[in-house]
Amino acid sequence: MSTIVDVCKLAGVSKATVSRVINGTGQVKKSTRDAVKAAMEQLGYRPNTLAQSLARSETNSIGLVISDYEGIYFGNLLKQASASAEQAHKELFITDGHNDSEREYEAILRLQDRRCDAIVLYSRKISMEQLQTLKQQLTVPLVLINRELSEPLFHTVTFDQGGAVKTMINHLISYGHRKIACITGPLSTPTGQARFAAYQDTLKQYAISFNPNLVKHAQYGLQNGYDACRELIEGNIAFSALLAFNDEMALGALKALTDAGISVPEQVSIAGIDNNPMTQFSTPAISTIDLPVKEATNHAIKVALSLAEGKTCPFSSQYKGTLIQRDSILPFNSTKNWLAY
Amino acid sequence: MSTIVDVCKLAGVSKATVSRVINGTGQVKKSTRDAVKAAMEQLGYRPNTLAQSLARSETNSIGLVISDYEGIYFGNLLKQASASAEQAHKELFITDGHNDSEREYEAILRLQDRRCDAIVLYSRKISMEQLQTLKQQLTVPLVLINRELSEPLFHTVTFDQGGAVKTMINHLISYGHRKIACITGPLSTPTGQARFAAYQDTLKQYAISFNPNLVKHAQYGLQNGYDACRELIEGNIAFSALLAFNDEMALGALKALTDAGISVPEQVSIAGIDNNPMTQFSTPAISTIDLPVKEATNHAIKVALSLAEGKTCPFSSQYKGTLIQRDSILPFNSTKNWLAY
DNA sequence: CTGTTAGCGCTTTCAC
DNA sequence: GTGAAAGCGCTAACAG
Repeated sequence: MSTIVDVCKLAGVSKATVSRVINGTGQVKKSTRDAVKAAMEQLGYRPNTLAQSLARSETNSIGLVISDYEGIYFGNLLKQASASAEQAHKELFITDGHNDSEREYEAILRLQDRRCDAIVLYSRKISMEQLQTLKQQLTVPLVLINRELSEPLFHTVTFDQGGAVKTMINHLISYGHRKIACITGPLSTPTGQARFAAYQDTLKQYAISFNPNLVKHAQYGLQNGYDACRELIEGNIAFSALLAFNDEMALGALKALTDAGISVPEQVSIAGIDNNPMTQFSTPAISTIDLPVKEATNHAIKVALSLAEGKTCPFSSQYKGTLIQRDSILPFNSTKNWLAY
Repeated sequence: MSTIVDVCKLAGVSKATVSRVINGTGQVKKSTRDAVKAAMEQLGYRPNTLAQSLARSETNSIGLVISDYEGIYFGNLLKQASASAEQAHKELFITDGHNDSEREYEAILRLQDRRCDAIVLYSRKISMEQLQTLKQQLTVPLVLINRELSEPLFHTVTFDQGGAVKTMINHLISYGHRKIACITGPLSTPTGQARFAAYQDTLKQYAISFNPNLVKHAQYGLQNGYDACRELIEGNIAFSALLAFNDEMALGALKALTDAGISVPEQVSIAGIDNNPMTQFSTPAISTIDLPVKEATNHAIKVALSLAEGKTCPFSSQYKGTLIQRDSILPFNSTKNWLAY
């Protein structure tokens, strides 16, 4: 690995000059610039990013920490984050928190130790207390995706999670369903809570009494959706529709229903959330709510970048989901119940 | 952000001493160590990783570049890579090549500019020429996942891609199938080529003549699998079994078949590769080949780490897939053809 | 236009 | 045990 001084010697100039041609700053006579370039070329010289960053005290990079590499979300998220960063000519450092709040917290700190210019966090786990202390410790801007804050600690980009559920329940009810089963995601996360609250609230708006036997709590995932749905079936409580809090669970539930000989959507309508590509290719294709993950991610990165440059940004922005109608929902009156009502 | 000198002043010691307690190197009297720790604590001091790396000329990190954040593979891959790196107390830097060989090449160089201790590459795109020049430019070890090399340029960890297809075709043939349609992945990649060659070779071994009308080339993905399968159906060439070169395409094909009123597996058996979790939850569940992505990834990281420490490692290692039997394959004699043979 | 000279924040001999 | 000093490779005034 050749260094800047190797280039200096070969080109017969000073470090300052080489630095100038590396960065295209200041004035350099064309002839000497060419000489320097030739020298760099000949040596296969590449600046040491570490040294540059240390000297400049900025890294031209942004850090992203996600809870883990699980779910459909994060593929889109990483993809968009990567694209947005590239577009801004920034490096993107991705770290996962191994789905553990303490590790997430550490990951953020380590990103700051690396002197990222800004950090974006998409966390399911991190606690309010941790965010509070981060507020003290952090000197670089942090923006949160999918996390509503009561106090304006950090900039946030959120989804209307409650609205997503509400939209779908409304849709189901408009189709005449009233006994709507529900498989929630983990209630330990803000997202889970918001969605579950919306489920209950929306039912209440229609004066449909909440039936705890109609809801199962599960971790996201195909198998968990399957299992939860089996429990529902074995519970022998009639329902004409089923909302799973994400598409994977909905897909698992579909399988459970099918295995049990209950036909979807003829006997029970099902719905999910996320607009997982697979919902389009299951039989029946599953109605779902599309959450604009890419847009939100792009926006979060943009905000982080602006903040890094010292600009000011709106403190929070929210994205809404949109209903995607497919084949898994039929009007209630045409459903042949799988269990007596 | 406080620096080491802030700690020095507060603790009334020299940089050397602070450095010693940071790294736990050398001898420091307990009392002064405690004083230093107290000072660090009080200031919320955290060492600047950049400066440490520059001084030590090692970053304690390993770089991973993948083609893009697409497909089922890479989720497992990232997850395992992250776990393996963490276990070795190394930071993991993940970069994607935006599915473009030039960008991948650049990504590798940038990782080296960042002075990663080693680099792991999982590329679909990068060319032999680029690898050749990398061989010249790179001073850090590079290990390739899923890339067979004719010359021993770099250490490799590969999958027996041909064997995976062969295993499945054998399985199909043992079930009496002979007209086996095929939806290949992109033939521009080594993986695609190996798999396609195996398809042809295996048929030949059974003296089954290759029928080009029975094969469609597609990009991986649900929709592409769907479309390719439609073409197959519309081609009106009889086949009793269908192998898609990945599970997503198989899932798409299943949908196409279902939409066309052809029942799986009664009328046509289908199979995929990857052991995508979804194949277990489709109806019918799809038989597939499980590729030990996690094991291979873990091994690649380990090799990279060893190489970084100057140890020597076996130059190449190969992992084999295993057949996962599910419900999508039935013996030929019991299939009711969807088209006259 | 170009070179000199301080750093950036930390590690690491080498003395004391 | 601890400190002084010389870097790591590069940038950024400041002169000239």
